[in-house]
Amino acid sequence: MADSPESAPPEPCTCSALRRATRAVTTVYDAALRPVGLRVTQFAILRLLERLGPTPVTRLAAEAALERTTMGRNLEPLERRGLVRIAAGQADARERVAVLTEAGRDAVATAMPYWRDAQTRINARVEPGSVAALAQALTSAAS
Amino acid sequence: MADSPESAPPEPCTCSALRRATRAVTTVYDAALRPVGLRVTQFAILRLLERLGPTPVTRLAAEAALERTTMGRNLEPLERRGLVRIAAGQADARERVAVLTEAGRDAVATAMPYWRDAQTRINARVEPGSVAALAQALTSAAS
DNA sequence: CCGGGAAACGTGCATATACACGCTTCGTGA
DNA sequence: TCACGAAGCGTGTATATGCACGTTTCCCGG
Repeated sequence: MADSPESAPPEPCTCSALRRATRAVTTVYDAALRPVGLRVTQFAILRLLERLGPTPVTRLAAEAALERTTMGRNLEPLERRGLVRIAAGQADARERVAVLTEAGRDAVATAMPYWRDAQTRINARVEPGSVAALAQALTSAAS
Repeated sequence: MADSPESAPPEPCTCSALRRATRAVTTVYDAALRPVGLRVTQFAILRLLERLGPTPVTRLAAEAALERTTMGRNLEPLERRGLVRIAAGQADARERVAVLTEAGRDAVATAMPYWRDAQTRINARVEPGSVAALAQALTSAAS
């Protein structure tokens, strides 16, 4: 008898809300990048590689806060398309070093304006800083 | 000669930051729900079904802001485990109505405290309202 | 120099997500 | 009533994500 059948709405799940927002945003970016044939995930990896230079998979994953095996898998379509090359480690034979190819560099350059477009549109809807803060506060939440 | 080689860091991608945060948060929730054998995605669907009652797939997808076929696919593991039952539409033979079973209702009840734990921990790191606002502002961003 | 723990990876498996197509069923206007 | 556009779905295909396990290679202490 505490509350009537249809009293208060259930507390929304923070995670689900976040996932929902991410889906929507991802759709916008993916649609924008469509003409280039890249997804935002792939674009991000290429940009990361451009910034870091040749990088072993494990470190690349750490930089992106991605599970190691996920990064490995995400590199596959990029390698198939010749945007990334995977080389064996020089000093360490265990390492597999991801290298941005010329085609990959070109792809980033070509995609940039399309990304910019989506970025501008989304940033108009939210404080870019708030998302950054959110990511900052949550990225290492796996306590 | 505008800027030196390693001058300003590139503007961070809002989408990638958001995806990153979502991955981290999802990991926390999934880990918390692990003992129950549910993922946060599945938990969310079950809760949604509990709130809406028997609902056709398309409407369920709309409620969750999920792609229709994605919702259909996401229901499969739940149906296999007997937490959800898919019935043919009564009035409309085209419809496939998702129904929460008793086992499904029990699963939600069992999972609740585990979810609560993750929810509390995450909400301690961010303003729950800010995420809600973010979701609100972005969910229908596919202009 | 060698034996064993640790580091860097790959694979198998299961989900999550979305787009492009194609099929079936509904409802409605002519 | 009947052809036809629309609504509700499923399937095929491709990526994204992460966990559990197993393998190879390093490196270091004895």
